[in-house]
Amino acid sequence: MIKGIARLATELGVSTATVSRALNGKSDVNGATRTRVLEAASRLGYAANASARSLAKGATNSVGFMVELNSGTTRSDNFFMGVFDGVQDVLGRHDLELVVLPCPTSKDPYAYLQRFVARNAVDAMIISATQRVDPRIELLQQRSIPFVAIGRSTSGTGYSWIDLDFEGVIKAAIDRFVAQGHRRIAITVPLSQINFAYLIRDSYRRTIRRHGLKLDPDLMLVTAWGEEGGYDLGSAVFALKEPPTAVLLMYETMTVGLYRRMRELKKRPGRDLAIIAFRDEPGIGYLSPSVTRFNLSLHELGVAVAEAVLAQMPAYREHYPEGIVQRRWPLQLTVGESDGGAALG
Amino acid sequence: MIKGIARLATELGVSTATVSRALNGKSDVNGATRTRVLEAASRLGYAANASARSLAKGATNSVGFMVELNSGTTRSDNFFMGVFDGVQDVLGRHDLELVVLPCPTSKDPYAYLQRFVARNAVDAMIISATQRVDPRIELLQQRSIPFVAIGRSTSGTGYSWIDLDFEGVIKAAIDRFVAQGHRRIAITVPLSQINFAYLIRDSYRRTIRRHGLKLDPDLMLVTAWGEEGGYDLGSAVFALKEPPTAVLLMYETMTVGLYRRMRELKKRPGRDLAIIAFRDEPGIGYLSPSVTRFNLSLHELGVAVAEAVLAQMPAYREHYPEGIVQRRWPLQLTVGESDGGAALG
DNA sequence: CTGAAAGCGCTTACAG
DNA sequence: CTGAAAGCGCTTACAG
Repeated sequence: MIKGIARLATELGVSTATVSRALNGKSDVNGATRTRVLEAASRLGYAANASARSLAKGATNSVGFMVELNSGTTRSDNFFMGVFDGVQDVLGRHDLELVVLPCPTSKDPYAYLQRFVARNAVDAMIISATQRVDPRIELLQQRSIPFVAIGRSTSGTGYSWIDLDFEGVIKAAIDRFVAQGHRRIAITVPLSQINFAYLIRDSYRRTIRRHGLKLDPDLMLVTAWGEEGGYDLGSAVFALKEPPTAVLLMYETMTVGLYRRMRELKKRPGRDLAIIAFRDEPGIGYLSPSVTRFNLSLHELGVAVAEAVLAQMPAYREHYPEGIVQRRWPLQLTVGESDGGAALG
Repeated sequence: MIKGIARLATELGVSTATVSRALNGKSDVNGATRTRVLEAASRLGYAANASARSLAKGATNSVGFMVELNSGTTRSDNFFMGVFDGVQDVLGRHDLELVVLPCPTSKDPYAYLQRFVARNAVDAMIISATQRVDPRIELLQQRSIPFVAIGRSTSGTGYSWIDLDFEGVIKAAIDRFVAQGHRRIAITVPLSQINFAYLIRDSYRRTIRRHGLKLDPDLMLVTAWGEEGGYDLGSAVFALKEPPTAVLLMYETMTVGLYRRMRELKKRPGRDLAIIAFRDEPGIGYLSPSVTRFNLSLHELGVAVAEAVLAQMPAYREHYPEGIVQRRWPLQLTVGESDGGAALG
């Protein structure tokens, strides 16, 4: 039985070449012919076989987005769902498909990525959860596959990345705490080798010193993600001989646990401990006292990431001439009561 | 320049056929030859081009998992991340790749899916967020592509699905409420055309009637997802002339908002309103009074879904002889204080 | 504007 | 156990 494009061609009495050209919107096709082809394709639900098309074109028309399922080292779950939508907005304009590649908890991210790139399964890549030393970046560069990293790394150089502006967040938060009179300001640091753990330490040290405050290593609190992390943080903070009076939470989903632990300890956010949190996250919106926190538009971030990817892809460079993009994505502060700032007017 | 498998073959002085056979683990290859091929492939980072391989084999070795980004009609974000991991656990054993296909907010799910299946981009599909009438099911059946739905639908028949056991949850919760003496028991219903909105109504009516209670349509509360949904629910419940004394929340991320609104209204969960929630979700773990809720292992659900998919794929049927799987996935109750049940001993 | 034909990089009967 | 060759279903110079 004849199938695929040959079937269409036979049915229409034209060659497969003509069908292909019509379907691909080539200019040198008779208008009437094109109409007939398009009509027949839609009637028969025909679309070119993806494998054959990719093989012939030397491109898959797809962009991979690698996320890690290991919630111990990655952003909150809903972070990426928001970003995907923004990415799609841009890719969709160019008939590029977004395929999300979730690296299982049990697999090495490098090996996982390598399979996809070695197989030429995607035309470009978006990677996330960049580690301090992240061999994926060199792999991608060496194979010269277009990519952008959500996050920085010490590996590689001259590649495109968009990262959250941790430095800006830390500076803004500590400046604010200091203006409120705080001298002992703590910060959370993730346990993993994720790159921003290092950014947090560096930026914290720099900002504390700039204010002429004493740098107390005890105030860099290594804390797990999640509510349990926040809860344990509450225990740790108030167990210190000299507890901080303010804390900046640098990643998601900790606030609820911290609030809970403080209630148990009869401590009140904004009075006994000033708190600034990171990102709107489930559960944070209705906490009381209301949470002062940084925020960003995930959708806009996704758009920027997609544009940065296109700028790396030869076929799209003309329309996206940004070249290498290296950008810290700014966050906005929403003032609540948890940092005691509202009380200051 | 010679590339791909031809390069390997030339380098080793064997034919591409032999390289292919060695790489694919065919039995009829000399041991020494196989070793040389494998060693060279790993040294050169060679892996067969995915498109060429798929075209030759007539299979992509990948399973698509369609999720919807529209958070207004889907499960909580972290739901799927957990499921992916379980799915990968199973697919990974068979060298099948999981590719997640996120349908953008702006696109029609049917059209989105159709492109992938018409192009033969995947060997099998997992779909989610099934609607009451869901043409995707007929599309998949008609094209006879192996699939499993996470969720049921009135569309199609004789297809594999695994759905959360909403009926079981409703029965268990209402039985429990009734045993505690409640007579006015409310339930939340999502606004969308998602199939389980209908299941909830049916199951609620049946269970209420079975207990000989009065069926009050006002107690089926159409409620949006999310914290705002929960908050608004709190307003709606206590605005009724005759408020319910118990409520069953049937989807995620509402509890925090409801608690907040109740605090504002000086109402206490477990005393002024008995609450049973659906699923562990961010923010729920540290609420006080603690939340009585239903739960499930997302990972195990993912494993079951993957096995059901394999049972539909001709190449795996022998190892997964389950055939059509139609299964309601049970949830377990974690008792807290929010339903007042703890007080009963 | 259209068709015949080569070629994309693999896999797999078929022969030996 | 191995190789030559056909074929998977497209796209795209090339010729007309």
